[in-house]
Amino acid sequence: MAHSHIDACPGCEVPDLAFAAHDHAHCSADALARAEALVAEKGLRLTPVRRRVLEILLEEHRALGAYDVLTRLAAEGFGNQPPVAYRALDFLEEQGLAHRIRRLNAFTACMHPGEAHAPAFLICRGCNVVAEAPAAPVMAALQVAAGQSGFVIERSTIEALGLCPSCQVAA
Amino acid sequence: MAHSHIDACPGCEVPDLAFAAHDHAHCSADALARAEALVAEKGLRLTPVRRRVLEILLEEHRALGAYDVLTRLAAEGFGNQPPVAYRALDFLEEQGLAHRIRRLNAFTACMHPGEAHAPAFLICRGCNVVAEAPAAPVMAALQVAAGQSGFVIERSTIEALGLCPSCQVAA
DNA sequence: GGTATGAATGTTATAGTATAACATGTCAAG
DNA sequence: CTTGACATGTTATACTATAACATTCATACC
Repeated sequence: MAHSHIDACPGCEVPDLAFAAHDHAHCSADALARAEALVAEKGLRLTPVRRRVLEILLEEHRALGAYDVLTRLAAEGFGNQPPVAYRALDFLEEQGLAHRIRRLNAFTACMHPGEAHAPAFLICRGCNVVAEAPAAPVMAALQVAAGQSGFVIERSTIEALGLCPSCQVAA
Repeated sequence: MAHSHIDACPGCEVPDLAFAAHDHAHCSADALARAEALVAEKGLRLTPVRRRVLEILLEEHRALGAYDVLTRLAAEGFGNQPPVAYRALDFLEEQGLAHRIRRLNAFTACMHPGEAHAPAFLICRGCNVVAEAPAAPVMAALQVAAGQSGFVIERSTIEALGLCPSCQVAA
């Protein structure tokens, strides 16, 4: 089930593989390493809580609610009040290391931090896996639609709910 | 400020006009009439609560939280518990008469019900106005991205946060 | 070293959003 | 006029999120 790895993780980066079972241990390692670099580069700090939250999201490899994260943090000796989780999650999101999935009121680790990307998410309602899909063309179309009104986009949310290939078969 | 009207409402349907002040009394009348027709056609009922909720959304012409709607309902003698508002809002959303704006945890009336449309929303963070933008090309791009993984889209959320033309000037 | 400074974390408290479960009411078909 | 389906009302609770303040920690500077 494991796949070899050099500089990219097809299982994590390509949606159809993301939906399939795969060993993502190295995706985590990768993302974490890149996160460290990125944060250091900006003169910011990937503190223990922040780092641990990112690890948790990477380990789970799916969207987690803030309170799910909080429960895990508390069990490990960090604070057990909501702001502890929310602050770390907000930090990660601001740095592009995690994404908020609004449809699920949940958060997921970014699979390729650092690369400027306006992500689109494919959310399977069967297995709850969330895949990050290439969204450049989608963003472009959205920019056009907005531009026609003179509206300037600062942030955008693009999420699709449906069924991944596996769950289509199951259904 | 009022605009004439025959079979469409530019002020409501075209984002750049939607962001400008305009008389939308007839947009409401239109939408309400179309809503009645649509619901009747499906053998469903636009009951007093449902109708009133739709009217409220149309009158306000902006996104309202469920509890905002509930407050108004309660003041008019309807139930004053959350499910009263949520059920009506859910019904309207299912019938394509209203949309949920996830970024705002709020709801807005659909400006052109009945026309099959996968809406994209432009949310101005200056004036809080929400415009429904043409999203066919955006949806198409999203379908392509999803299709590459064999993912089947059932519902989608496309929202852009930014500044409308007026608020860009103000800033 | 000592200490001012700002950032991060911890904590208390509360606000805001949403749904489950059940009781009551209403209306149309038979 | 009763049955059945749907709609509404109500109680209770679960889930999500943030404001405000206290404390700790790291860093830069003297």
